[in-house]
Amino acid sequence: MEGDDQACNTRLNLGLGLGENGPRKERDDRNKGKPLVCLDLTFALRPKDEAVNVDDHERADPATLKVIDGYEDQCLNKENESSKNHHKKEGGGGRKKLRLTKEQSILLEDSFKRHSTLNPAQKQTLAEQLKLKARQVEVWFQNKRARTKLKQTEVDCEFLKKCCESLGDENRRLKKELQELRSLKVGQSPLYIQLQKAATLRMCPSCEKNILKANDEGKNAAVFDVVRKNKKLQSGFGAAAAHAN
DNA sequence: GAGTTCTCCTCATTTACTTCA
DNA sequence: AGTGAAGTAAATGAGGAGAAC
Repeated sequence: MEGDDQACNTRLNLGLGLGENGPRKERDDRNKGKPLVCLDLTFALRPKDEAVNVDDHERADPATLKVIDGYEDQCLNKENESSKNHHKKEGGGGRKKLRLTKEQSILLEDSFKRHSTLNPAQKQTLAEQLKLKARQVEVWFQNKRARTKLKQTEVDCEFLKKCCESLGDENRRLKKELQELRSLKVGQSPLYIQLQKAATLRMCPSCEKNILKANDEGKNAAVFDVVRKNKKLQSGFGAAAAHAN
């Protein structure tokens, strides 16, 4: 849109880095190499597809080139094989999309594996190695971090789903087990009496430990195991729910 | 200490380009 | 072969956080 507008306007531009453009705007524009002040009277109106191409720029007055949005980026990538190949709409007024070569991608990926953020010196070095602008390297790293985060979120989501499923299965199994144990109530077996005692003392893990020492560990172990598993299940669901929120 | 500016980051979105039906 | 939809990734813009002044 922005590119279209620029391609279609009369190329009479007079802008000042003042007014509605606050400090942020200024710095962001500076990052993009956009001039804060520009005056261009030399460009004739022409359709986008016939707009100035890179070679035209090379022959044109450098003073006029400065005002063309993104042009410097394109120039910097002239040596970039991929970039050349993909400039089908040669020199159109709109922004061009750089396509990184395999070698560039590999180098960037390697670098990203070593450190997911770059300090200015690393950024500059990498940019020189890749024959790209530091800003392009920076943008690549930003996008890469975003992609990585998105992938990790997907992985986490899958993991939580599986956790939820297995906890559900475990919960059903334990409920069944509990029901079976309760059914022993009918006979008032010694095991059920011990289960009742355990139920009143399950609040604190350290208490469980003490009781285990005080009582017959062999008999109580199974009961406490059930209690522990239930508690684990409850906390597991709680954590999963909290994570999901 | 509060206000301002700068730098760098994330996030959402746009856009150019590719792939595939 | 041509075309449109969907996908991908580079680029952009807004805004937040922290440091320096």
